[in-house]
Amino acid sequence: MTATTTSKSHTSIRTRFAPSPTGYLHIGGLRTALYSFLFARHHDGGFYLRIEDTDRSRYVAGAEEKLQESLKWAGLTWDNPEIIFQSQHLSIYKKYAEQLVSEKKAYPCFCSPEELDSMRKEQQAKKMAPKYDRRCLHLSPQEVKQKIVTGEAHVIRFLIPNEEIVQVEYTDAIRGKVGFRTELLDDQVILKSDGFPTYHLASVIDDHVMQISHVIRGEEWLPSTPKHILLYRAFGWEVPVFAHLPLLLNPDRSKLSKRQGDVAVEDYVQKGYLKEAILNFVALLGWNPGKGSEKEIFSLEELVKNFSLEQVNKAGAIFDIKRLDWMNGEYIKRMPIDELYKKVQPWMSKYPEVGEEYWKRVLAIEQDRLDRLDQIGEKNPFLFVDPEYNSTLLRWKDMDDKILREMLEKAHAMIQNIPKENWDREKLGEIFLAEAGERRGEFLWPLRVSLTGAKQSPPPQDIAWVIGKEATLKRIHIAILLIS
RNA sequence: GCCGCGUUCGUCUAGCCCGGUCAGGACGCCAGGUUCUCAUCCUGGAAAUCAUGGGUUCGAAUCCCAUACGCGGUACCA
Repeated sequence: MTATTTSKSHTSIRTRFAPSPTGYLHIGGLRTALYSFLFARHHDGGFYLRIEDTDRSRYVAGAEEKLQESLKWAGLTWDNPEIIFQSQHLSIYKKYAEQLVSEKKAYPCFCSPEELDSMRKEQQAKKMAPKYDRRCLHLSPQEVKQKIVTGEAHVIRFLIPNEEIVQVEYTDAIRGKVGFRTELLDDQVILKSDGFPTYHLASVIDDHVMQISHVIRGEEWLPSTPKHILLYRAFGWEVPVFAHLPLLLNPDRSKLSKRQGDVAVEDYVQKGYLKEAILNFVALLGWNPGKGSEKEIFSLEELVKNFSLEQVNKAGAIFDIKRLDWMNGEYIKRMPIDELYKKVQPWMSKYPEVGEEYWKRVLAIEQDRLDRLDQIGEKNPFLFVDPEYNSTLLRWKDMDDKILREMLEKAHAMIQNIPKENWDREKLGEIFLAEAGERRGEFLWPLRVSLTGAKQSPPPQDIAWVIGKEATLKRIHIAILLIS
């Protein structure tokens, strides 16, 4: 017979993000969380957080806190006030494992890791698929009892019902029909010898208990999904809808890894990427609203409104940092200065203290030039200290020193005559351009260099506006002295 | 090895389910415009024989089959 599981309509949509605490939130994990969040919110459903901390050997202190911190930072709020830690529910998993044993749907296995290892090697030598040979399944009840009484270490294995069921099929919300033959499925360990459950048991039980309607997870789980479905069936539980997301890839198409760049969300935060940009970027890595939409910039609300699993791609997507930079720049450009000022705080300390008003002027002229927040001030050091430069740089094309001096003196006089109330960005621009008249290059280039000492910089009126009348006059004066 | 999943411009993708627009958009790149320089902004351009080979059809990126390549899984890790 064939066990076919079809998705049915759920009255209430509930999804979850279930990371294991490895120390930080992986950018791929962020996308998985985002998609789960978006799907749930789109359907007015619940989104929950669960920590899969069933591997004691990989315990990392403080990892859960970091995970929560990153999720909160991103604005992916979960609905359970008490986060679920699997390590705190050991007795539940044990109870269900024992239930399966008593129903002969699972069995204790006393094989040692070494024994299993040599068995696998033998199978591989014979070019067979490595698979547990069920030697412990054939132990007599007395033998089992004896071993347990003497306290022999053992695990519980799920007995794949491959005699009754030859094929497990289900419809993945992203990939469509997927099928596996049960004879190829291994009798998975569901309870380890230390009493902890494996992922397979714990996630099935918890997803059932939490009434999760849609299990949205990475593609790496696709091959173990038939085992999970068989577990649901063994318990007599309703099977949730599965949706397996494509992987995030390195530029060389391997699975996104630390080796080839940053993978932790916090790394991107530190580099000055905005959460709106990261979310937007990551959302579009494998999803698109379709229907001919050419929209690229989406707020979280818009993502919620437009998201659907049907539009999620099947193929992995390369994480292209250039596109992220562009998108981050888009968000920076759209941001009100007051907000930008707040966001930029962590990177201000490497510059002299110039005060809030001054910083806001700096940001106003840098806003269109930034890709990342950590770039503030980077290209414009002259906004904070007097420039040093070679006086030949003051010359516009092949102008001679006489004209140069004339132009700078003209600029000096012009600025001296500007009243305080006209010292704003727009008015300065008008005044500077009017004074330049037809001789823009001759007038503006030396002026700009005198203020910046740079070949490339924002326009002189913007620099003047930022540094103020006094500093502007001083810098022009210095330039004039430099010529002779 | 075996099992599974995937494959449209360099990259992210639309289109595929319901065969018939020069295969559309964005990033990046190139050129031009605006401009004292840079950035922004605007305009234009190059860029995919829709992995390959068969088939079905008057007609296929779209439907079917095979092959190749890539990736994932094959743990008392998740």
